Amino acid sequence: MATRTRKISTPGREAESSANGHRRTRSDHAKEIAEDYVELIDDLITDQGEARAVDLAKHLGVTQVTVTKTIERLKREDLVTSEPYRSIFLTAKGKRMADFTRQRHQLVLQFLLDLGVPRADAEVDAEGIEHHISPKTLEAMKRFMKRSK
Amino acid sequence: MATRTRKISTPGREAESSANGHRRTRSDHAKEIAEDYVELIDDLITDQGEARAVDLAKHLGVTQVTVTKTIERLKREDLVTSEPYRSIFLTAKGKRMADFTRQRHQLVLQFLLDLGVPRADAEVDAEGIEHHISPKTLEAMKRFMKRSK
DNA sequence: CATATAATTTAGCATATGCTATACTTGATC
DNA sequence: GATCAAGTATAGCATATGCTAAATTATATG
Repeated sequence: MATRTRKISTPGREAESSANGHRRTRSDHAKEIAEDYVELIDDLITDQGEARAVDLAKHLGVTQVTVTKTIERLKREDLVTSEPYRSIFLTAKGKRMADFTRQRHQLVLQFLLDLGVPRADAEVDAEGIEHHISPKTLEAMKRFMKRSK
Repeated sequence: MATRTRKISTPGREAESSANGHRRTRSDHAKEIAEDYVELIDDLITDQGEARAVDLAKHLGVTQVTVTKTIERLKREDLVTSEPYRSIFLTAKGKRMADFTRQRHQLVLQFLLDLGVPRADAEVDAEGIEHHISPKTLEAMKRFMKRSK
């Protein structure tokens, strides 16, 4: 059994700082889901007049039960309102989040398209990465789009 | 109570296809975590000679208990091996995933830097978005970097 | 207006990540 | 070799997302 020579090697140092990049707030994932939901709800209200759980489920590729449960959480977070068996509405806070998210989404999507990514791929990737784009990166994307127009 | 005029409005149609973009495989999140872990494990082995749970915990900003549990899952998925109270190793499959992930990570980071994003922000954003970059977008990023060098 | 269908809710379950508190093992030091 | 600090594991809990099956409500249609 080889002697385990442990490098003492400065325990904290860069470790602490890099913990910021990785899985930042722990609840990041929940926030991404929230952004997806409010954006979709807003789109559905605009496109179809109302947002129903069944439509959310279809668009998100999950069951209605999952939608109902997540909507419960979003209610607790004051992002949406809804009465039993009725459609779903955004609170002012939810509407604000939806507007911001959509704007960022459109920008990221257009950026990818300008970059030369095929639309189908760009649409999928935009969904994935939009939640992780910082204001600085958003700015850089805007600059790129300006100079490439 | 206003009459609820339901728009019939083609139930499935674009809904089915857009379900692909949103939260693609349901277990995407677990895959992202796996990628973060194997990449970190590989880095630790290179930099410090071995990967210990305590170091993973420090770098990821979670407790050792969380690390232990996730490592159990990665074992089940044949990405890592480890004996009780010993350090963590990558399987061939884990090593392959780590190599691919790191390469993609470096590319995304360099792309953001070339785009003009300040390093601090670029590093955080790269962590967030790397898991969501499709091969097509990766190609587009490469083309951009070539022409802007 | 009765009823069938569609939508929603509830119950109960599973998995993944996260935590604190506590117990245990290992490696280093005296 | 006994001891102690560091590292690891286990127990038990919480939250979030996901599911199926079954019960309930609402809307539309005859």
